Amino acid sequence: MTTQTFRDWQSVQTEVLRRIHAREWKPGDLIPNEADLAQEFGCARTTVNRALRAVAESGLLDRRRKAGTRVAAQPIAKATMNIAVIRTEVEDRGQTYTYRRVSFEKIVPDAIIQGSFKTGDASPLLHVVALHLADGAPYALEDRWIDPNVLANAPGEGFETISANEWLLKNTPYTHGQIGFSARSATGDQAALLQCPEASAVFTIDRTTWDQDKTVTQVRLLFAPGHKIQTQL
Amino acid sequence: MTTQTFRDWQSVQTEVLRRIHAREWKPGDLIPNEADLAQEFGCARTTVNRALRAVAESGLLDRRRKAGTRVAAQPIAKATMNIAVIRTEVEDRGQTYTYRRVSFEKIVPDAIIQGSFKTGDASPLLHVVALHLADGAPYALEDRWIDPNVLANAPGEGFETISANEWLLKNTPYTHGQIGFSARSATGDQAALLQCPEASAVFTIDRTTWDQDKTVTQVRLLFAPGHKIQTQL
DNA sequence: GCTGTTTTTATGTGCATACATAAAAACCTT
DNA sequence: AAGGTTTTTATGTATGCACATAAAAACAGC
Repeated sequence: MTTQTFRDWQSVQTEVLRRIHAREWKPGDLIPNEADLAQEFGCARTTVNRALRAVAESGLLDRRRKAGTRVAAQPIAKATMNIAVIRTEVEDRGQTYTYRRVSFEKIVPDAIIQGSFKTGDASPLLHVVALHLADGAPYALEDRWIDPNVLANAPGEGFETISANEWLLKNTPYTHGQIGFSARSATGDQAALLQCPEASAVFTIDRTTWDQDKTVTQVRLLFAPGHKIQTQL
Repeated sequence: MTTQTFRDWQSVQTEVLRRIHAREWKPGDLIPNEADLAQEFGCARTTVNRALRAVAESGLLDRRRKAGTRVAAQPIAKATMNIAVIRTEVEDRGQTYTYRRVSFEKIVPDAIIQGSFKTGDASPLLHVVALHLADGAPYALEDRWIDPNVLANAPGEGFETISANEWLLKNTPYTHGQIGFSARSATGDQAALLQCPEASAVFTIDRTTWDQDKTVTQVRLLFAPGHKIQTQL
């Protein structure tokens, strides 16, 4: 066996992936330690470390101090979805983006929304409904609740020409968020706005973002029937 | 201003994130270079590099050689979904997993499936339909096409007791794949198996995996109505 | 045998240094 | 001024070394 040399971490990574895919290292197997691999590959341990760390991030390796590195028994595929501003998303498809605000009001939300904002019982929130269009056709329906405080520095903003989706992403700091994907049947109102038959299956994204412990905004995006989001593994 | 010291890359990362969130560094801003930050933070440039690289991976920073590092103008949220074996997914919810094979045959697929396998025009593929149940209730319907060659080493396998989902993930090497999420209306057959009303909105995952240039398998997973996948941002 | 303690060991990380590389900026040349 | 070439510079990465840390394994005491 010709002990080949792999000088940079990318080629070490490639070789490690090759061995995993070729089942030279099978799921559950303990692989040689960093020092040994470094010697075999003719590079520094740091380089091996960098490569193994990258592979571990993708979910194909499990690493634990002292216990060593082993090929994941349950290879968890990590699909990374890029969630961009909707305008950008549409434009990247080569389509013309337009935006239409449907409604904007300050009202006291129902108990469910209220609960997730942990706000005082009957304090009102901003509620925006808007439509995102691609080449004139409905692309996504945005239904959003916003903590009024986040608009304190932009008192005039009514999201008539710029979407809350875009404005918030650019102007509002947040520390963490949660996102969920599901399928829903369009209600009559929703179907009318999306110009699709009632009860159509619509792809749905629910997102909530917080700044520290304060809920900033909560949004439901209903995409026109047929919408699909894709990514590589 | 007390020039604080940040000795490890995690605290440098935290500080960088703080500055971005606090809008001390605004979207589009060019931030100081690594060497300057290293001096400010009282650590080595490698440490700053590690921290900035991590933040850049999350999409909040754009880095280019010579051009420097800037806060992303269009902060792209990267949502990483963990796609595990369905059995594990169910068990992790604390539910009892059961599996039922619905059908298994070797037939020549329609043109669409055929095309994605790039196989000879009329060569037959394996077609498996199976149901995954959680606590006895339908959880997901799996509709899968498999290249017969991948079963060459397991001639007896008919996916009667172990799902193709699990068997393939454990036994079949693959180099890359594609995954897509969408919403679909359940057909009559599908609804019957999932025990839901016809035309219910069902969350759908389509996945294709390749080994080098050969298509290994293609699967469509229809989840019972109400299914939602979630992740943190 | 069963505890709790110590040792060992593989990964995790920090640092100084060196060089690689991409791309902006400066400098020519015509 | 336009176009091509060189320089500069910020990031990217490899290396040897040191030490930190978590956890398995060995050991001790009872």
